Amino acid sequence: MEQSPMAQSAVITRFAPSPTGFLHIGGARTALFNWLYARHHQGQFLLRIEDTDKKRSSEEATAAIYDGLRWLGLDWDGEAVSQAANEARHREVAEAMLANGSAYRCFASQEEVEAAREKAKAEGRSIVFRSPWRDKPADQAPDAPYVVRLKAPLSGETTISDAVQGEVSWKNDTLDDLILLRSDGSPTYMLAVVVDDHDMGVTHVIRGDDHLTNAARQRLIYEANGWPVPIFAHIPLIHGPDGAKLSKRHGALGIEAYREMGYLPAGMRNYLARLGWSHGDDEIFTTEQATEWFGLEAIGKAPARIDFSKMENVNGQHMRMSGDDDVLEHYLTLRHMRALPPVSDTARERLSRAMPALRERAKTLLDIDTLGAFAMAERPLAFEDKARAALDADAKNLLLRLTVHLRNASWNKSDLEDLLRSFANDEGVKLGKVAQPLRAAVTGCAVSPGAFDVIMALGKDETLDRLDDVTNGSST
RNA sequence: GCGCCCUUCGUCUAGUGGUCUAGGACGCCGCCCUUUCACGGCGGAAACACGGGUUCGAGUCCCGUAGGGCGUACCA
Repeated sequence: MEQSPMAQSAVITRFAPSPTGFLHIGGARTALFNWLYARHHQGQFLLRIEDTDKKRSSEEATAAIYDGLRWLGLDWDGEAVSQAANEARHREVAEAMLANGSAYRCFASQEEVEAAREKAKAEGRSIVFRSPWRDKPADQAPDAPYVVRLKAPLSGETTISDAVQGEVSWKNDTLDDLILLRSDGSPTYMLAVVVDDHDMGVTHVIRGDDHLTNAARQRLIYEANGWPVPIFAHIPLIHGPDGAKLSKRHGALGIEAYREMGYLPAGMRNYLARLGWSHGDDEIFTTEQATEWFGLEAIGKAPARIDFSKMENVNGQHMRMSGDDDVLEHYLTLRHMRALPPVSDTARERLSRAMPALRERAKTLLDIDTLGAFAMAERPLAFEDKARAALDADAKNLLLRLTVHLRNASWNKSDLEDLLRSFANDEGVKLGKVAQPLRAAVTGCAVSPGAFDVIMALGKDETLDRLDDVTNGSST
């Protein structure tokens, strides 16, 4: 039965991290590109954990990868695959390659290989290792440990047609007979990726630039097995602000670190998508738009540096674009993660009412800590120095007179605004002369959302109580 | 060392031989708005790494130089 045209054209991408640490930012972007590409084509986005190096792999790291992807909203199709679980299949393929002559047993010890490399280096020759066992007949094989190597062509060249990098060729004499099976019989990464990608039906391999040379070597494994070679797309790596490799010092943090810095998943996705990929002059877009627009052809070839101020700006715009409930939920979850005391129900209500004003000002969720402090605080308020300074005797008297009017006010924003303005007018002062002490009195801070937004969020009773605390001198 | 890749404002980028006296965004500097802080508006400084070609014409094509990155593992 032939495959239907639909099945033939279906796009299958994958993200294949090794669980040796957290999900770092570069990996997150690779995952995002794969996800975007698959979603754009209504294809599948698969996840495979490359845990063949048991010594360096850990369950915690695997869990961190799942958490990071989930937080970013990059849902994968089906169950995540464990590469280690496919060991038997990998070995089976190596055996088949041995049988069809595209691989051979090499009895050279690691010391011998090392020595040969040193010698070649000293003589200024290519350090590609040429095994003496490559063409030895099987009956000369000693009874000793061996590795299985790919019998790569010695002449000619190997070319990959990369969707990002274009046509890239290597002379075959610069490519070595890579190891397929280690002397303990375990498969290497080179073999495992190819077998798994083939078995999983992966059509597009989108991964970091650091794998470009591997693509050529892996191509030979596909060919040795008579398998179709997937489309490769090697995306440039992300560099630190100084142009050097991303280190922990600047941004090679786990994605959860960005989460803790108060970034929104949507903001993160936008920033990451924009790093190395572009759609004309569009800077701020939703994930739906990114999905609609995404394509491999618009990925740049040059590495991009991470820029925190831009990331913050992009996030700030997404704070403004998001829904109130959404941001509030993210904020509350983050507080929980940071082990901060839970907010009371009344504080939560105030926060909720203040959300539009808060979102307007906050660049990250963390900014809500200070901007929204007034909503979460309970009386008696703690006063910042600047706030206390704004509440001198004159200001207190003014607030006392204002309170009289406020007691009879109907609590909606436009009425309150009218009231404040005419009050200021009657007092013969500018609105700021009234608003600033009012802000100080009800928030304890010199910086907050607009005074009207604040008292609206607080509600009439709480506003009046806080005002009383100040005017009768019990608080400052 | 060898192989491969990259190079437009400080940063992210637009740009596919003429419309580029190079556009947008972040950041920066002014001014405006204003109740603090943000937001917003207006304006400004700021780039085609360098050298050779090809072409009537090059940011765009070719070669070289310099700089940077990646790879060169019985790691992934």
